[in-house]
Amino acid sequence: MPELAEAEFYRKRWHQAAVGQRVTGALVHDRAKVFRGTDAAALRDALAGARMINSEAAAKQMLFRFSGGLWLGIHLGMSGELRVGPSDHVPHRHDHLVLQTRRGALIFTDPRMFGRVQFHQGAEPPTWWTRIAPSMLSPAFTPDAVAAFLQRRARAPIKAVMLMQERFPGIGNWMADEILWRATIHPRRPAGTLRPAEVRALWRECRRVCRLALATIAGRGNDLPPDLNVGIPNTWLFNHRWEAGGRCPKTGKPLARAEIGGRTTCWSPARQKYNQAKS
DNA sequence: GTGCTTGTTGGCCA
DNA sequence: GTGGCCAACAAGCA
Repeated sequence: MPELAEAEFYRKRWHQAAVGQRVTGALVHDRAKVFRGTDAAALRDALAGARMINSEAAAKQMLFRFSGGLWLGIHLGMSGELRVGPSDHVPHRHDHLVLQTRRGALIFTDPRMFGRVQFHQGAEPPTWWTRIAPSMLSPAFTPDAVAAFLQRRARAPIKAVMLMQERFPGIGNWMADEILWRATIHPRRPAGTLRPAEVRALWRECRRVCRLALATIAGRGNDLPPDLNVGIPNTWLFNHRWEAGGRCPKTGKPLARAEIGGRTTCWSPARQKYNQAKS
């Protein structure tokens, strides 16, 4: 389960393990790049003794609130993961942050260190959290807002535009391809060339993919599987995009792959035509 | 060894 | 100033 839902998956994992629990100690790899711009030692000292109050996920990020006005933000980057281990967990090489509680240890691990840990003290949530664009499931995400954004990025391929977090918070490479495939829009189409009906289809599929992705997570209740990709139907492009000789689940025809907007992109040529249909 | 990989950022250029 | 492109970041995997 990609991106947006990934943050929700890992948020839930830590939340279930430790909400209401007191942090008895914190370990940090304070020279790790994931702490860029953050005082890791101050974070470690402040969190020791604090209690986890609640948490939320937005876009690809998570925010954990602790007693004493402490806010811990985590972005998973490309390879970050949140785990739960035994209370006496000994950090491995890539475990950059470990919060110990009586029930277990909360572990942030990230080999490539494109992820990020942020920290804030205060009564209000930090601006790096509140500045995240409104969810695609919120009323602020309207077809008009999408249309206006596409016009501003008119010459860029739609695939590249879909990755812009300021308008599509939480969409990553997999979700972008999934949405374009459902909306039957070729990923290389310049954003400004989409007709109104196509913009509306794009908007609708953004919301649908978000809802379905999150529902797959929420439907798991309190029993999270170790692999967050469990349970994605084979009717999604997602489960076919990397198969050798992969075929479109709708048309049965071969899928295509190419680099678009700097990212490997998968689409179904039989379904997503570059040349606009006659109107 | 080579060539990929779920993301973001800053620098360059038009 | 704005928009678009691309390399860089770092490590693991096939």
